[in-house]
Amino acid sequence: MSGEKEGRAYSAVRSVERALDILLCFAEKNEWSLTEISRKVALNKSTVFRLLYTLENKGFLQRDPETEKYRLGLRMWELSVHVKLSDDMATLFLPEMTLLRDRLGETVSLYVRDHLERVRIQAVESTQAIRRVAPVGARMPLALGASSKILVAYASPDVQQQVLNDPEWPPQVDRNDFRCQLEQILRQGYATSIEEREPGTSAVSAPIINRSGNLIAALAVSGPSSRLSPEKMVEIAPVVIETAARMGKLVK
Amino acid sequence: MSGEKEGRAYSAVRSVERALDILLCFAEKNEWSLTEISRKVALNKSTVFRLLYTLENKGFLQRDPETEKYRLGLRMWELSVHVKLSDDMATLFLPEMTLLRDRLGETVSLYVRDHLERVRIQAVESTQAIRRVAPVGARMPLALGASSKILVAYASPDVQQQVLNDPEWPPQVDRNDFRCQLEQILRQGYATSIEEREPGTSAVSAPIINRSGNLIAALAVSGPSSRLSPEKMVEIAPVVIETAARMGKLVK
DNA sequence: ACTATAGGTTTCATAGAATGAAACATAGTT
DNA sequence: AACTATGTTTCATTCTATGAAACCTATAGT
Repeated sequence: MSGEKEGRAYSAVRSVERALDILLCFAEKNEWSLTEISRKVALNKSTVFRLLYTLENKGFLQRDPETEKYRLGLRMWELSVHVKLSDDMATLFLPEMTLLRDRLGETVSLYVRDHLERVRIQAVESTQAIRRVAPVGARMPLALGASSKILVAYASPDVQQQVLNDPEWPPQVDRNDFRCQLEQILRQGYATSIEEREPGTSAVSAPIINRSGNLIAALAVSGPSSRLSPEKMVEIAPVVIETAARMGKLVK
Repeated sequence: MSGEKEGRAYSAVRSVERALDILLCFAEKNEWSLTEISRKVALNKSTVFRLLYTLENKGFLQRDPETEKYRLGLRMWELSVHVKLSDDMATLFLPEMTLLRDRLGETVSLYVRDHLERVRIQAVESTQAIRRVAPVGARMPLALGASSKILVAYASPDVQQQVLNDPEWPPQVDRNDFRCQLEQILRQGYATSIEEREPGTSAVSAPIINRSGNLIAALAVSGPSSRLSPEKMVEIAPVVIETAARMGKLVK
């Protein structure tokens, strides 16, 4: 928590650490009163008052004229424009994925389409004894699984053609049936799969769409079919959709 | 610059102010070395070293493995998502802005007032070879430019006072003249500027007023003065006004 | 009307945190 | 080898940042 790192104890600047901790509160909830923050970061009200004053003064925080509470200021946003986007999605989305794993208790994966396959570029595994293991870097066909259907459903017609005409397409999967599913997926905004690719495994997947409106990845929650019943999947779908949407907003 | 406000001098926290000043460097250029920052903010190297360590430790800065220099970290990005107002408007108004750009062929910008400056929170650039480029996140004084005049004209008298009494007010701008312009702008419902802030650039701006009747942003069309002649500006003003009005209706 | 509670603001004496100078380390240049 | 520029560490000293407590509102409860 404080300024230590691998044995060597660098001296960090305490008041700055505290100020940054206050800023971090706003990742969780975007309106805080002085007292709330004071409780959250366990600091004296006067101390928080002065730190908030400083942050507000520099434009990092501002007060909602209505509620009198603090919110993040435009300076924060101004700076965020300069965060280099080259930091890949895998790193960028990791925090959100971890939160989702913690919330649902199941393995969370991130997939992108690569030509006519999908690749798992990030995963956060469930901590339960029985769990879906999800090696990063694994490649899978686009014909099977919830995330496959998302990646195809939100792709351009051109890409969809290529996928469906792929000579490697598994013969047991009916192309017309697949096509019908895509339409339904677009309507409901998420996809499910029950033991399509792996026996005993079910999954819910939602599209990650960037601010320009393009699909950039698919977010999936997967686990044993015993825990992820059809009802359960319908229940958690909104959470997956919402998280995926939030992730998409992070990317231009 | 430091912690003063209307005579009353609250005590801001110095080390935090310094840390935030360091962060603000990254609005200007997104890679800095310790020494560069030290020069920029006029602080001892050791001091900067400790502040940078603290900022890095909390994820607000990170070092580029290549260059060893500092860049903004993902925490900034993460937090920026929670900046409410601006991000929402920026996304919400994008479609309308794009249509306007396509209709007029010139760069379209969206500005909000932040304290005594304005900030460009969204832009859609013209596709012409000669065009106004408009980096999102840029800050400008409220004394110059069409959108400045809109943002001040439709602000509360209290805010207008603050703006006109700002010690940073450019001496070459006559305050009485400015005041006169505001009245005219309120009457005609839009503002223009001809090479006020940038040589060779002219602009037309209109207020975006929400359903509660409050000014929330200024919409501007800007381009080279050669194309945006005074007559041309009068011609397109109704289109800008109408678009801005429609955008305002989208917001409570 | 009085009392209580909670949130926000201000004051102040004091501890100890933050500081700058200077020494040190490392790498690249002349 | 001497020189220059950059980043890192140490340390004594100063004055900044701090928490306690007083103070000010406003709203709610009795």
